[in-house]
Amino acid sequence: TAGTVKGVHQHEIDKDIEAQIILGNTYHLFLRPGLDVLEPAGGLHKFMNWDKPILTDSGGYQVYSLSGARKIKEEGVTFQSHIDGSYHFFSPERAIDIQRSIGADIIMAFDECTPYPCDYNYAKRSMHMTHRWLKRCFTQMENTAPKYGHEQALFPIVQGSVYNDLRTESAETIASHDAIGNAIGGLSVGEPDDELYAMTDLVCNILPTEKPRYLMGVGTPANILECIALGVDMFDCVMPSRNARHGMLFTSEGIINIKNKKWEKDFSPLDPNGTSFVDSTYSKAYLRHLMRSKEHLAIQIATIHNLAFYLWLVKEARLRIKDGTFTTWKNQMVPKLVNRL
RNA sequence: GGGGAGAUACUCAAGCGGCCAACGAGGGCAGACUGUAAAUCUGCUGACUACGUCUUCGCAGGUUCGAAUCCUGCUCUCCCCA
Repeated sequence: TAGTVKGVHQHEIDKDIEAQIILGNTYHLFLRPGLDVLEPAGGLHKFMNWDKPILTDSGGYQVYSLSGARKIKEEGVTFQSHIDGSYHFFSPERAIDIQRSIGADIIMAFDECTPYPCDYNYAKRSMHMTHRWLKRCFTQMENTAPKYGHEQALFPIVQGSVYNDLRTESAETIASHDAIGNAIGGLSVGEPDDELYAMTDLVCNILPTEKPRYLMGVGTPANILECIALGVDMFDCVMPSRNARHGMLFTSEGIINIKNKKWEKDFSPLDPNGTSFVDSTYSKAYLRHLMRSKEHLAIQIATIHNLAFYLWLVKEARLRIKDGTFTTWKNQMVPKLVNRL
């Protein structure tokens, strides 16, 4: 994954954000007390070198997001490049090989992420194929070795669209592989929050609780807190960075569209409660000006702010879980998080 | 002094007798964005007592059933030659 915050001097960035950039746009955070990245425990005990873990995706999501330029078959997926029209073939085996080469600590299974809405029969067939692909992924993992002297963990991915029986079957299948950690895919593809939460709840009740459960592609700050409540341990999402580039700032008091006229003369700090240097260094009016002037600095500031906010949010969640005040805190945070300022 | 070109909404810029409240672009105002191809995409942008009405295309007259479009005069701008 290409990093988004480019051209920013590293000394300007606090350590968490720096780690974030090393990970590209992907942030993944272990939220449960026993699953803290810095103090690996539970299923992660084998990977003590994960102080700055790298997680790679398999390309399964691109099968979904680039659907106009691809052909899915049992053997794998053929993509056509939007740059030169050349064809590229991806299979479970190739996805594993590539992720091995990158040296990721967490490797994702090659799956098909179905769209929303998705016809039941299609979702069922797709899910079964993803399960078959998963076996091939594990086989390929067994037949190949890490290249850089550290173990690599393959996380399988639950599919099944928004159908209870399919999700149940898939979650049981995935759990049976006894992997280091498990992922929930096929959500945050346009379904209403209700369905996102219902499926997450259902799957979290099947996947083993002592292993990290990774909800792929989620989400808004509110989504994240709600899904933590349902038992999710890890997330990753483009939202903090992409939306930052488009002028949307997430804060503890609500959502700001910094391009809006109302901030034109607001010279107060970007986010008085923010934890990043950009929050106190720059004013709302200044960032709005940079945005409207199409100054590249604008999207750097906005991106750093949003990543810092997301990191603060999940750190806070982790503290609240530890001291037993998570639910109360979550219930008072969510209405604020969805509020438009 | 002589010759030529032009003045259109916030800006640039189409239109050259009815299909024009006026193409398009920029700007402005808002919205979208969830395992990242995309610093991207979408809507609105004369005024209103709004499925209708009213005032607009430098200014003033005129021709016509009807003009941003044709004619006359005026004002201003730009280019070329002396």
